Amino acid sequence: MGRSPCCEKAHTNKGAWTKEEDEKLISYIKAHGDGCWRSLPKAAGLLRCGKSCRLRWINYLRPDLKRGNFTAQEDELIIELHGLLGNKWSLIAGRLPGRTDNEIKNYWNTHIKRKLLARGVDPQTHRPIAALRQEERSTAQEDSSGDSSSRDGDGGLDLNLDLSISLPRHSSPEQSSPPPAATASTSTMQALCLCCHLGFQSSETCSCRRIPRPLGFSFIWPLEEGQRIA
DNA sequence: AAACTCCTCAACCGCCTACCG
DNA sequence: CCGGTAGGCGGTTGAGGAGTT
Repeated sequence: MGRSPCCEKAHTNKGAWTKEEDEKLISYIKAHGDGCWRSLPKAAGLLRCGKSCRLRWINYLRPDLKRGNFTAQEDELIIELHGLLGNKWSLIAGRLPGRTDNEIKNYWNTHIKRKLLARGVDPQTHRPIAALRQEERSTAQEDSSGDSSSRDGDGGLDLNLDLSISLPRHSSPEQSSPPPAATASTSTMQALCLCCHLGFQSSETCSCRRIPRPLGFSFIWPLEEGQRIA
């Protein structure tokens, strides 16, 4: 079956945008706002797919874009947010005014990944690579002894969210930032929603569902898809 | 100076989800 | 409740610029 294309591809331009196209898009959005992307190209006189217009506007033409190099503070904030949110680029971008999800995603893949590897930190898990190696070795030993029940299905790391979450800290950029893998027991003993702490609006990502924890510790964490309250 | 390799980032693709009738 | 549609997102690609041989 397949899905229907988002627009009539036979009559749309692709590839890099020309100055004229940019100007058409800007002047149309200035005059009418950025409402319905599907009908916008036709109304603006552009031979482009609506999605393409949206992307061009959001990632390149929006007047509030910052552009230019990322600061060290932005670097650290991205790393910290990525540790908490994973590859949720749009959410991360929401905390960096003037930056787009695409820009952050590109910057992560080209710069920050390398930076973290140089620090000896795994970019995906934000844990020290040495510790991961050690873990792999011991897991391999467990496997060879026939116990595979404690592993993740994909053979990857056993990511325990309880252990991989830490409170956001305001570390200085120079400080080598340890992975946000502190245990809950080292955290302040108070109910705290990390998303709210970071300034996310509840409509953005946080539903502030309370997960009861033993010993009177209750940690509020927005449930991810597939995550269950025990 | 030319050829080649590497790197960056704008743009595309396809999937997911919210919304609406 | 269901199906269709549009918007949004993350992963990936590829053009072109920069650097190297």
